[in-house]
Amino acid sequence: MTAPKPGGPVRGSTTGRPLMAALDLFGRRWSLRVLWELREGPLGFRALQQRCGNMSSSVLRQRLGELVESRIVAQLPDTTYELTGLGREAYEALRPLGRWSQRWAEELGTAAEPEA
Amino acid sequence: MTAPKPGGPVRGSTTGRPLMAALDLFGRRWSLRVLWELREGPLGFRALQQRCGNMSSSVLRQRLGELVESRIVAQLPDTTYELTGLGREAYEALRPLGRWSQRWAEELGTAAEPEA
DNA sequence: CTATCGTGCTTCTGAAATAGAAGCGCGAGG
DNA sequence: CCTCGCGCTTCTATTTCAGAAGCACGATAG
Repeated sequence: MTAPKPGGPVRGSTTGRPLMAALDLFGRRWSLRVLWELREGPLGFRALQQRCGNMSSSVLRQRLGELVESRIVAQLPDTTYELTGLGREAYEALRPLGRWSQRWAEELGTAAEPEA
Repeated sequence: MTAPKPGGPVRGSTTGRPLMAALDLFGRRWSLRVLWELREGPLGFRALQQRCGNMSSSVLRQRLGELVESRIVAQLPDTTYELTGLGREAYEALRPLGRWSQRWAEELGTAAEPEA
């Protein structure tokens, strides 16, 4: 599994700045979504897949591997996945984005739309 | 240009929830990075490309098109790109992620350089 | 015991996204 | 005129993702 690590070179940056690693990790498809869907508690593989709109199982496995390797997600003895402390903090760090998206929707709605 | 819109169906979700559109948009490679690199003021195409570790110009063009279409970025008369009000708010919403990445680096035990 | 079911996970193939180089048209400066 | 850097486009190779199929395992049922 090749998850980007803070301190090491990542896609688009060789400085090792943690943020760049985070942007690489979370810039991969479904990463943010998986983090989001685990917000309310542990989920099994297939349940998680369904919550993500039946995303590809191969990619889900890959993302989960990366997130586990990055200590953002952990797998419980019963094989379900849950956010670690670090993972919950990441989710918290993401919540402002949720609020922003609301404003985004409003602003795009009130803007001049060609068709209703 | 096919940028995801809040209110419409996006990859992995047909509910139209704004957050899902945001996760789709920002889950595309380099989206977050471009937003981040524009934080301190307008940049031209090539300058922006360089700041993103010489990312592919074709993809940069694509991402810029999507961000402009989403009213997160605007192109000035002198052709440089800058964040709109919405874009600056999105950047603000992203700052907690920067702080989180610091903690992430610490917890992983990897070398952590203080970010700008 | 066998048969069936749901689970986590793997593997495979085609489609889509991205990387990276090359180059075009343009305006500024020499 | 020429050259330069600019925004941007186009092309091809590579990487990543999508989606279907299926395997191994444990629980449950017959």
